[in-house]
Amino acid sequence: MIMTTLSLPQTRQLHAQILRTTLFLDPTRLLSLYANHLCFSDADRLINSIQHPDVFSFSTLIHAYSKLGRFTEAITSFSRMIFNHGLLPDTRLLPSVIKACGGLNDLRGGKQVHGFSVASGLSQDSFVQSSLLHFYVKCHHMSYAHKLFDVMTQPDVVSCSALVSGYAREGSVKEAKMVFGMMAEMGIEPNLVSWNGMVAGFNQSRHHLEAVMMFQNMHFSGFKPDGTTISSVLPAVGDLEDLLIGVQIHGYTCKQGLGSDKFVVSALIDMYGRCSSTMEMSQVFHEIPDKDIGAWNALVSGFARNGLIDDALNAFNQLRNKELELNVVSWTSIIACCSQHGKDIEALDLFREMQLYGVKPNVVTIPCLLPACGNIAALMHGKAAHAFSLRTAISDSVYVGSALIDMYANCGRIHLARTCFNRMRVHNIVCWNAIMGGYAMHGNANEVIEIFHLMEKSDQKPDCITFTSLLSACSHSGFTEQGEQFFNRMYKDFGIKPRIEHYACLVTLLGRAGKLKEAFSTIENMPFEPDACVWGALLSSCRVHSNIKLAEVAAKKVFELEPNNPGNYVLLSNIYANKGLWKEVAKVRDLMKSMGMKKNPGCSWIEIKNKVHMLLAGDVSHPQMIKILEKMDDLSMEMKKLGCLPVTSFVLQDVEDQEKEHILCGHSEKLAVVLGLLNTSQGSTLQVIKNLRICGDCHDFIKFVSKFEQREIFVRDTNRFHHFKDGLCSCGDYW
DNA sequence: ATAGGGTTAG
Repeated sequence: MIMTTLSLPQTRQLHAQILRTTLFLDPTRLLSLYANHLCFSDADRLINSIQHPDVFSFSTLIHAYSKLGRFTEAITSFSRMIFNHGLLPDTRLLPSVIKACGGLNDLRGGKQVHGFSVASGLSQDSFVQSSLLHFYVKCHHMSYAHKLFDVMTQPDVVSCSALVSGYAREGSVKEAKMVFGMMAEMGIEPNLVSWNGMVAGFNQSRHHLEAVMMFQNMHFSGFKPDGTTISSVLPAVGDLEDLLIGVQIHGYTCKQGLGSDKFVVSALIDMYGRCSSTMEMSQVFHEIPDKDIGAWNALVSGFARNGLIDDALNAFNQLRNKELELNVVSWTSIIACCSQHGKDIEALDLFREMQLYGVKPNVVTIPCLLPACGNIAALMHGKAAHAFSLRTAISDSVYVGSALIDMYANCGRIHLARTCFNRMRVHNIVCWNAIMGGYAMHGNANEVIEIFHLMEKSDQKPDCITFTSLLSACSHSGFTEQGEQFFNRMYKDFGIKPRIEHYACLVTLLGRAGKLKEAFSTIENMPFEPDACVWGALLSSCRVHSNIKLAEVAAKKVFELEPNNPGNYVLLSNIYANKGLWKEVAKVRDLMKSMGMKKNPGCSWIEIKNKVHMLLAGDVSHPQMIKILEKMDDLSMEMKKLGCLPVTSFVLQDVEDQEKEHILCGHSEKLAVVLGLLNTSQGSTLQVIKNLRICGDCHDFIKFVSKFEQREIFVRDTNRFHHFKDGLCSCGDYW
């Protein structure tokens, strides 16, 4: 009949005529017409108007829904068929329903349908079996998939390929290869799709070497790779940083004329980026006639990956001026780039902007953004991102969870970090390390050790980062003996060889406790060539205990190993200044000058009413600066009244006392605290982040403020958190 | 009537 070619208006007209004239027509035909025209509302209304719809009518509708990926509607119709009309599916309907369950990743629903098919005997049908197998592979349920495979009477190449690629994607190398081998025994020739599934699967499970080897096997078996193969193997090549293979594959794609395949091109750019070949990367990019969004994204992240931040930002800005529509990957890449390279405020701005452009952040965007919030303690922004992940149901991801823990810990809200940790159902090593690192930064060694015991009781094995947290927590809290015990147990009980950073922790641990000689002999006897961190740890300990002699030894080494880090010179100079050795201070200053070095400018951040303020030492450009200085003067007066004189030994220069005081006024953490006092309500907590270690004078000043103004004040410096309350600091004045 | 493989963000 001509009916199959009717247009939508014609269909509607026909429908109207039927209703008017009670002309007989099988309603299912009409239904299928509506479904084919994607007129689901009409189709739905029609099926509801039929008094006794049959399975075939429902099948028509459900097939159409399933085919178009409208899985929820497919399932809804299916339930209505069963519960409202008491109809049962047949072998023709089940595959569509199972496909819909797979599309929704609804393992429970799929299992129910599976159960029904077994009970009703329909599971003998090869179509039903095949669709169930695909369903279980899709839902990462390989044991069920394999069971089904075993009962299949005549598995074909499609089912075999699905099983193989499923195993490969799960990282079950042995099983994937076994099934692949079985195919030959069963006389089933693997085809291009089988090979591609293998390569892509191994790539996705990060078995990069296996993926490349499969690619080579495929070549030896006489298969010609296509664009899909190439774009699946290139990420693996990039991860292995095997430029030689990469270049060969690049040559092959040119010869095969695959240069216009957008997947291949993006993968090539990405591969060169991962192999640190940025020149080749740019060249491939510039040679593309039609640069699609994937190519641009790969370019941006390639620059960022290689530390070429300005190039990445440039490329991103160029991309924004194109006609192309930016996708979530574009925004996430640039946000990650910013938050990983000290451009935290930019990252927050970009996050807001992407949403203004209607691009929805996803499960990757949030963990890319959160470090930026943590870096500058932008708690409100971090909380907003947290709320977003709860709303969009991505907070279950371990990536999101561990990033949230880090963020809250970095914002000084360790109890919120703990709440996030406790609420997570699955903890991987990153989560454990995040919460332990958080408590360590807050100087709460008891809690770190307690969590470590919880971890030991769970199945989670510690790694080297776990021990870095344990050791640094012990050193921040002065748990010297416990720290030494952990250091000794690392290898003995857990098989983890201490790395150089663990030795640095040990040096700090001993140094803080005043055991400078032991710290020094630790350095002399360690199995590595000591690096600047290790000597720097000793130098810092010498500052805490004012040991000039050892400080000079350590400084000499640090200057050799890290001649261009101004922080080291400042540290030594402060040690001299603390003892009033102004000649030596001047010497260090001249040395810095002769090397063309300047003290890194101190910088602090404070979030007030959702806005992050940045304050630079000595910078008077803040609009409220006059008020800040007035308040600071008042507070200094009060301090003097109470007999707390400012500690002037922490100033680098040898100047008159009054001027020293003036320089001290300019320290960024002080400015930030006072700005916070002026702009927040009485009694509320302040939170300041500083890019350098807090200075002694500011430390005293903030202790005083915490008591005088009755405020809790958190200051995070490069080392740790200082929690000021009632005139005391959680660091116990050792830092 | 059912069923197959791909890139770029952590």
